[in-house]
Amino acid sequence: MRLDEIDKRILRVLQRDGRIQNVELAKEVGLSPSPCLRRVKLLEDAGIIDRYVAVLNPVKAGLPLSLFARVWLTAQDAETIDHFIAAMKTLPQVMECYIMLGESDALLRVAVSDLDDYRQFQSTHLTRVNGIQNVKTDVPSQVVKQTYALPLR
Amino acid sequence: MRLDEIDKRILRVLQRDGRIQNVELAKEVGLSPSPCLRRVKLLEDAGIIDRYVAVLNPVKAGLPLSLFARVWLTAQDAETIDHFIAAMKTLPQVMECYIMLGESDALLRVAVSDLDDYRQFQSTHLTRVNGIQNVKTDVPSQVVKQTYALPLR
DNA sequence: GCATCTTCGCAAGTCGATTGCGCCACCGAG
DNA sequence: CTCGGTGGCGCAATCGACTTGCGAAGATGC
Repeated sequence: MRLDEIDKRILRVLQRDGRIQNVELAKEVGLSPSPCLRRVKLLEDAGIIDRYVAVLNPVKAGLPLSLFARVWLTAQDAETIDHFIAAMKTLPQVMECYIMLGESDALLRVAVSDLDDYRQFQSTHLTRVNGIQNVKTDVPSQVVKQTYALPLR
Repeated sequence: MRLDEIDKRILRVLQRDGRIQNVELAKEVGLSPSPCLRRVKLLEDAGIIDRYVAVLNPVKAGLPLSLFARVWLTAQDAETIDHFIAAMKTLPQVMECYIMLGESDALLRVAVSDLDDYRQFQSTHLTRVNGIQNVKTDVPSQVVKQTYALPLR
């Protein structure tokens, strides 16, 4: 599916405000409501818009800490990796998990309420996963920017 | 603001589907529509729900690569850091930016279309920022999990 | 046990979403 | 150059959901 300038404008707005009303969205992108809504539906059906979500304030929701954990596995064979992946999928504290090329084997983003909470998570969940050789935790001291918006050019 | 079990249920649902209709949301959490909507409004006013966003499919939107860059600065004084932060805020490719404690000084998530696009970004934008001493790029080979939902217990 | 406060559920009114239809501009063929 | 076809836009009417006010029920504290 080819995106023209109006589609990109729609996507930029929806990435800022996923609950904007169609009439207002139409005004912002320079269209009347019905073709605007039609384009949104097409973008949804094409899967370009994957879903809509509410973004919570982590501090006010009681999970102010977001830690990064770099993971080294004992081996890189499919069995070890698949087992690790399956384990990560079951842990709700793991908000993001990537298998990495390069230095470490995986990168996690873990949401916790404080450092004690993280230590508990590490001891009762992470260390019980087979195949993990080492974990290095990286702590952000300041969140400079956290957009989930893709920069469409 | 104290969250009871119903509030948490509402937040869990809205983190999955930010455009769910109020009547359906009410059914899922076991409430009638009006008190349900009232709670949602309170959660928004309290800032617990920060905003609603559309989540795009990075592949279908033409930005399939999400790279992590660990940054080392030349110094840790406020001036150097503030200048770096200001620069990161202006770069749309930088979806996330954290100032880190520990090994590296900052962590970035950069959205690009391919590796050439990233090289171009690095040479025309990153290297022109004063105060950057070194950058190590970490490439994910597989996205195992990518939830923006906080695990409310 | 009573008063008060909070929160729920119901119902009516209002607003926006949704669909069908006609029109216009662009494009290709003859 | 003209004509037929196609795709997208805008308008209007219907439908559905959101929204607000009010009465009732349950919980809490004195």
